[in-house]
Amino acid sequence: MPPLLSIDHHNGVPAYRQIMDQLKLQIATGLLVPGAELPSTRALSAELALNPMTVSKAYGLLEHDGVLERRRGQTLIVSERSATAQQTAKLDPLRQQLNAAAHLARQLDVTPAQAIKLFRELLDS
Amino acid sequence: MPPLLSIDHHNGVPAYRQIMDQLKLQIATGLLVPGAELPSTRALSAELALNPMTVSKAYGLLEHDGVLERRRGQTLIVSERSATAQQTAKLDPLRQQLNAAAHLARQLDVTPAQAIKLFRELLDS
DNA sequence: ACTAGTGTATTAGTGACCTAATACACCAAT
DNA sequence: ATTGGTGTATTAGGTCACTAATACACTAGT
Repeated sequence: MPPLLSIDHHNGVPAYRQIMDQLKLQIATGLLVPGAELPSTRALSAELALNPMTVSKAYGLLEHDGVLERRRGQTLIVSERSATAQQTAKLDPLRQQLNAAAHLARQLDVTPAQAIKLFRELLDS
Repeated sequence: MPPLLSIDHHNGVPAYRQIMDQLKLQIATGLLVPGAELPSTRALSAELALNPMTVSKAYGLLEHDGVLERRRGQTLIVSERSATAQQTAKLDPLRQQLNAAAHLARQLDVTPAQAIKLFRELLDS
């Protein structure tokens, strides 16, 4: 089986965050459906050559975010609401990024038209 | 006199970078014209309650970027080319920001139209 | 030459963040 | 009850970025 997750140690992004991001993305894109079970912390940590605590941290934060749920018997599953929530929330990082850009544009006296033009170019490239 | 620069210790942005950003911005917007003299590292560090080294770091990086120049007598001035350069380059941070957003949009399967719509909204708000 | 200013190289300290080690508590099934 | 699985609290170690302390060299003006 192809590893569900892969972590890159060279890009500076902390491992626990890579796990979170990839899982969120897989849920947002429907690759992971609500109710799907996730590997145990130990299983995943072994597969990724990480300490269980690192995986636990990621899982814990995802649970706190409502992305995952814990069921009877410690089985960790994708939250039922998570799919739609992720689809609504998946624009958040993008919105954040664009909002920062909007502020910057104002600060630099770049007209909205210019900014949009620039953005369109970058989207095409 | 209003302090030319002000640093916020609570926003997480390192002091030397706040200095750089504010100076670049003031040049880009014409508030600081080419040839204008800047306070000495010690003077500025005293005003901002920082160590001279911190200011020196900012100045050094700005000089390396061609934004500032050193003249006979250690007087630090805004580079002649800096104004036009800053105007050309002032789109750089914006471009960077938007480029990251573009990548993100692709990753999230957000269509360019959607992304642009979102950006336009944020520019208006 | 002396003084008062300058910039900065080097070193050291601090704090934040991430990950690993260790150890404990819990549950389920045999 | 014991065994094999689970999750995780606590602690410790490592790394990195930032800033400060200290000390040195250099310049200009007197």
